[in-house]
Amino acid sequence: MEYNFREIEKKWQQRWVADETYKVSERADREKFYVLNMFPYPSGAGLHVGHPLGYIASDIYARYKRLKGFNVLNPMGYDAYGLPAEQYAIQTGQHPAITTEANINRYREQLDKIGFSFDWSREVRTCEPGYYHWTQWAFQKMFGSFYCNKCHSAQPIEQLVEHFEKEGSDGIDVAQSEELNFTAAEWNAMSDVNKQQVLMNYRIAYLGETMVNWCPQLGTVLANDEVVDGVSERGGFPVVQKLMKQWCLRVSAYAQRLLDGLDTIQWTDSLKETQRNWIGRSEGAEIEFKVKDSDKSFTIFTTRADTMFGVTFMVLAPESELVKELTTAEQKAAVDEYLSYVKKRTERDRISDRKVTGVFSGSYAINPFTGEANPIWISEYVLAGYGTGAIMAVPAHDSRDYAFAKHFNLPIVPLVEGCDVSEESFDAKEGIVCNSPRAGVQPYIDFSLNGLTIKEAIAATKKYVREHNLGRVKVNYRLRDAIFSRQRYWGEPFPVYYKDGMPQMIPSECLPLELPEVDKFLPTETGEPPLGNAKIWAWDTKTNSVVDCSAIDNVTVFPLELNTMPGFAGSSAYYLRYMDPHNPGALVSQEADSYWQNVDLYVGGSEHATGHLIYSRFWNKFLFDLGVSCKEEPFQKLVNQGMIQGRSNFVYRIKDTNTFVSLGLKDKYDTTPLHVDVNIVSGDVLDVEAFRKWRPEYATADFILEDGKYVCGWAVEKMSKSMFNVVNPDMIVEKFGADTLRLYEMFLGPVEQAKPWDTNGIDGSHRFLKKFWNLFWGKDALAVTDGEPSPAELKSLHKLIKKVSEDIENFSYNTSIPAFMIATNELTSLKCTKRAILEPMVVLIAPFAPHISEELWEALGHSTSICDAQWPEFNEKYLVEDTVKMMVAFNGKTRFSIEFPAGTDNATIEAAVRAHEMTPKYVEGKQIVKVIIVPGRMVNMVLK
RNA sequence: GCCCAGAUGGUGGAAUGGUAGACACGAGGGACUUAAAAUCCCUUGGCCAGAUAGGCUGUACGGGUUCGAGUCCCGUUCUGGGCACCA
Repeated sequence: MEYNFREIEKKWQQRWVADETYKVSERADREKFYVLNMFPYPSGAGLHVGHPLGYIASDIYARYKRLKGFNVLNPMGYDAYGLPAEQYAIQTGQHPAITTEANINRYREQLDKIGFSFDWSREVRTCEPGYYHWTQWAFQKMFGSFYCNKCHSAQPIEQLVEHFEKEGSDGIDVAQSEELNFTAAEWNAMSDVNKQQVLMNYRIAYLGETMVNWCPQLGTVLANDEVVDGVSERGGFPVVQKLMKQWCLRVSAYAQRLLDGLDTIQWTDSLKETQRNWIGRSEGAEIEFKVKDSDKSFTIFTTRADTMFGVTFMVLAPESELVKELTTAEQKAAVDEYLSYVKKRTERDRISDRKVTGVFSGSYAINPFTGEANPIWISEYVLAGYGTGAIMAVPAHDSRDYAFAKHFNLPIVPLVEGCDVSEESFDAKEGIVCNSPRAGVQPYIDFSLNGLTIKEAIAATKKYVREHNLGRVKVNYRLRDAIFSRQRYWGEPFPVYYKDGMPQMIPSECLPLELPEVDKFLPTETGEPPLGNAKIWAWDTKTNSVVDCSAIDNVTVFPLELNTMPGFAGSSAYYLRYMDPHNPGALVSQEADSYWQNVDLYVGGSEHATGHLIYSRFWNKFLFDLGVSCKEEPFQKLVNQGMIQGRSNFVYRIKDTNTFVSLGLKDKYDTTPLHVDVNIVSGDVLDVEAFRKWRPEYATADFILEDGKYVCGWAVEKMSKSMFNVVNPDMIVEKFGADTLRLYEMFLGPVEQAKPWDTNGIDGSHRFLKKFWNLFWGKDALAVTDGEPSPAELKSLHKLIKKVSEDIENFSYNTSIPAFMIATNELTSLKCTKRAILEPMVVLIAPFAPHISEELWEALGHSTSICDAQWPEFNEKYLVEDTVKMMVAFNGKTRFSIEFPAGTDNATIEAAVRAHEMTPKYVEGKQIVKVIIVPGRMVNMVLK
């Protein structure tokens, strides 16, 4: 019987849909297991063979867990909001919803051909009102919450209001944009608008006037993770810093919990490290410096409190509010000139040329440890957004301060015994402190660090600072609050209207607030976001409904927010929605959440390390505080699948001709390499006729062949249309079948590793499936027989059970495929037809090749899906080795090995080793000292 | 600059400290065939070799630990990834 994969795969894909094979529900009698893929953005280009890699890997795991008896949730959906659909809409006028829908349908068609065990009844799309209802809801909850540093959790804002009414800002320990101080009386006297402004300082979702990454070409602001090397991640356009009023999420409040949580989850070390870097915790001290001849003072942040005696100048960030206060009249012109210079520079300029720039403010600060007056400078190397936007400069022990001091000829005072700072600064945190205070200098305070190690000096200084009220110990994080507004159309609208310039939430029972229609998807002529083009986009507070903008009277009808939410909004809690996707009354019911808990295995790309994977963890922690999610961490184990790269082919055109020369001969000519479509190349040999038809300009191309063939060059590059190296999974499925594709993708190499796609190798996987099929079939009937299997057959099977079970648990699928091949070859040469062997074989291969296994399972007489079969049990006793190998070492060297039948007793072994030693070859007049048995642990046997 | 990961044949890649190169591709040879496809068999790290027996060498480079190192330790080079005027 032929292995007709086309018929088999079509048949089972239809059967799975008809039988709802993969539909799951909460079942108290079974342990749950939640497998999740990062849901895709449905781009217009469709899927290439790289996309399904992670889906296949997780599908294998999901199917395996189900065979092991778990109730497996394996859902799929779409991250449907995104820039490409909007750009396309701007160019063509086609509504993004239409483009997105078409792309989703294409994705679904492609996915369905690969045979995944997704429960499609749980599909979510972030652009559907039923879904983004809960994105808006979460935003409103964040707006209505503040972060309490004492109880380490989000709390209702009303609690804070109550506190203000009784005690003002006294005694609060909360996350805040800036420190405000007011009494209860002052609070109670504030106007309503004023109170709202104050509360904005504490809300987890707040409207903040902050420096944002503004991308003029995209016409929108971007979050930090969307900016790479000073340009936008999408499109590569320049980004500038701009002060703008934007919605922000107080992610920074969760910095410590985001850091601590990493120790409780099974992610790769490199990904955890990336997140730790991004969060960037640093412990230090804030120390107050008084301004000379003034009652002003300011605070700096330092991690090197031990270097107080080496401060020779101070530096302010150009954007710091202190600049205006501390600039003296004489220096005003110079400072203004410098500020305008800095303003012109983009983020990119700053990164690409790091020249030392700065200007003296005219003021001096008094060092509280030495009493010296240090000049206060202004320089762009100090960042406004970190610490206090002001630093104390210790040029001897900080390379940036050093460069600045050298450039502007400022003094450098070394503080570590024996360090040489004539050429460069000494940044290391090791050594013995000296010059603190300097010898011969009258001490300003009764305090010395001399003789201590740097670590001791840091601790001692912090202690002194705290005890003498000179400042406080402080932990700073690099993690910033997330900018949550985007000036785009195709995103979730904010459920917000404006009254007296202050944002108001529309009542939660009115959610979702649906995205309005617009004529144009571009910003308005007055520079407002695209939603400014919407005619019906005002909120009527009497009817609680969206009405025409012409009705705005700012009494009962108010303008609605024109920004939309960013891409990460919809992807931050989608895993919770899959648990209960159709619930109209809640993001997820308590019952569903307490059953499915969190994602046990999450598979996706590592490029989301500082974006989605941070935001999602933050979002989930917030929902955890609210009691909506029962687990603090959303993704227990995470596997990053490596990218599949393209393997591009090249032809070599002789310059100024239409003649192409084969790879081996190209060095004899002056040639230009050109990408050629990999689909008309087979085994690096070009189909020259197809090439002539490929492009009109090549219709008359001539070729210089070698051995009658045109051999192409190749290179590994990103898989993309412009390189003509995109391989489409549909094509592979059509030619070899989905099972072959699945097997081959797993066989290519470790899931986590990036690797190039090479269609040539797929024959091996296809041949294997045919051999596997032939194990079961005679010429035209099933060849499976009953009867007792032989020890050799049992050994083959159990070796495989052991290997495959371990491999799936460890995600090393690439080594289980060879194990299947070996077992199949062994059983073929044993002419094994025994049901007791073959039936478990079918179950073992089911996660990898679901279609062929269903077909064989049915042929073996089963009426239910193989998904409900049981994973075969491994039994060690069938794996007994026939022989034991001994490595014999004497005189300090491994000399030879001998094999013995398993179970040979020591006396026999000893005799054999002695006899062996007596053979002329090994007699060297020395004593045997050790015998090491292989395999197994080393067993040393001393022979005398 | 700092942090993390890695380097094995023509290629993708296997190897609890125990015969390095499983398995697959590619290549070469052979069988079947009028021929092709399909299928099957053999060879395939390098060097030496009476091409037999076998020997030498070999996992980026240099050392070390060990009876024994691709694997563990130290140093170097290179590649990939992350962070980066973060005080």
